[in-house]
This record gives sequence, C-alpha cells and structure tokens, in this order.
Amino acid sequence: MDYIKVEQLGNDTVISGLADFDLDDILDCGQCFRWEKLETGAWRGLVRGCCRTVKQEKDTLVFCDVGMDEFNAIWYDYFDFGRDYGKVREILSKDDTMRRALEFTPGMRVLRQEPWEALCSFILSQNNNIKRIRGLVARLCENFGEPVPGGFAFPSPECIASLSEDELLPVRCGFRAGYVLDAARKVSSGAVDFSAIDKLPLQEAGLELQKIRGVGPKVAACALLYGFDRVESVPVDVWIDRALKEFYPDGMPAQIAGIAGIGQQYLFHYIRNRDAAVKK
DNA sequence: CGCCAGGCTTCTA
DNA sequence: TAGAAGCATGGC
Repeated sequence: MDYIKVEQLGNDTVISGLADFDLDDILDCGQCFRWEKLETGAWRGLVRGCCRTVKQEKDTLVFCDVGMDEFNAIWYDYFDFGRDYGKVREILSKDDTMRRALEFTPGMRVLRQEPWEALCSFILSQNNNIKRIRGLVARLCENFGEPVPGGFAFPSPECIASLSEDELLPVRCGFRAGYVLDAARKVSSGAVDFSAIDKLPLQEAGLELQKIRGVGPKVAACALLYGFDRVESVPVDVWIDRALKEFYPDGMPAQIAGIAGIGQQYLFHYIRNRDAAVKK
C-alpha cells in the first residue's frame, strides 16, 4: 500500500499519506494524452467517460466530485493503487542505473489505461511529438467521441470502423489515418481479440497486435504496457534505445524482467530530462 | 525556414 | 535481410 488512508470528504475522495507519488510526473511523462494542467495546478482529465479534476498537495491527493464508488470502480485501478510500488522500487533499486532513475523521479507510476485508447493513442504517436499527439487525440475525441459532461469520451472501435479516411481528415493525423481505421476494423470485428491477447505470452500478444497496419514492435509494446497491464513489456523508442546502448549494452538485468516496463518508465523520464535538470 | 518528432511500411541493394 | 527513403503534419 502506497498510502495511509482513503476517505470521502464532502463530494471528494481524498487519499492521504501518499508515498512516492507525483501527479505532475505521472500525467506529463508521455504515457497518457488526455490530461491538461489547469492554472490552479490541478489536473483535468477524461477517463472511461468521466471528466474529473485531480489535485495533489504534498502527500494528499484529492479527486474532486468523486465518490468512493467511482473511486473504487475507476481511479483505484487507473492509478494502479493495487500495486505495491515500495516493492517495485525495492526490486528496481538492485540495479544501479534503475536506482539512479528512481532517485531522479521517485513519484513516477505507470497508469493502467483502457486497451483500445492506449492502442489507438500510440498508433497516433508514431513519428510525432508529444504535444501534437495530445492535439490529435483531442480532435479524434471531439469529432467522434460520445459527448459526456465536461468533454468527449474516447470513440469506440466500432464508431471509428464506420468512418472513411476522408471523414478522419479533421483529425489531421496524416498517414496515420489508415492505421487507425485498420485498427478499429480489426478490433471491432474480433480479428484482433483483446481478451485473447490478455491470455497470451508477451511475445505472442505483441505479434497479435502487429497484425494491424501501422503497429510495429514499439507501438505494440506501448499498448501492452499502458493498456493491457503488462508491466513486463518494454517499449523501445529512440530514447530507450539510447539508454539501452549507454547503460545496458548486454541487455536489461534479468532480475527486473517481471516489471521491466515500469523500469522503462523511470528510465524514459531520466534519459529525456537529466541534462535539462543539470542546467537548472 | 529547416529540422525533427515515444515508428512503420516500402523500396533498394 | 539490412539499411535507407518516404510518409502528413506542425512544434520549435
């Protein structure tokens, strides 16, 4: 357990006694694309059709206008509170590089997002920058998602499968439009079966996702890590590739294999931000 | 304006 | 089968 207490206070659900949890790092590290930071420092995001505001002050996390039922149904899993990050840190710390990455961003966590949203988002992420990915995902939702209080839900595979490439033009996702359509068709038809993927070994699960045009090893690994709760999945993008060459020329240590994807998240943030941090 | 972006597909040797 | 070019778009 990485917190001491969860309770409902008025209309809010409040977590207190948080350890190693930094909302800014978690929501702004390129693993999710539907959160925006408000002037107040709070974050507003849309998850599973629920638009909510979350704010952190030191070791307290407040889910505004969220009751315990909703917290248990959505947010407990989304922030992966069922996982003992103390244990995660203990395992990763046995490796010197991981220990440095942990010390650099102690409050990082890997979110558990919806499988389809994660897959679709990371298809859009290819050869793209994080700022623009947010824009593409936002336009996809605004144009085709179900309206919900505060915004638009992420459009279903069935919804997107019914569209043409021309209809996707307003999203301005360029060559990725065909990829998104192929993904939506294969997922909605069952040609790519999420419940089957859940049961497959990692390697085969990745190959299953790669039946989709525009899904290669990296996008598949991202979908598995962020959308299918496969914390052993390690997406290797240009940054992680550099990190692997620098720190692990012979591969990542076997002792962290079971949670290497979480380690990857610390490493990703570390390799991207360490130089900027030194300049401060 | 030119370079590049949490890659992948296609072409070429 | 490895390596490079091409891909839409826009942030910087």
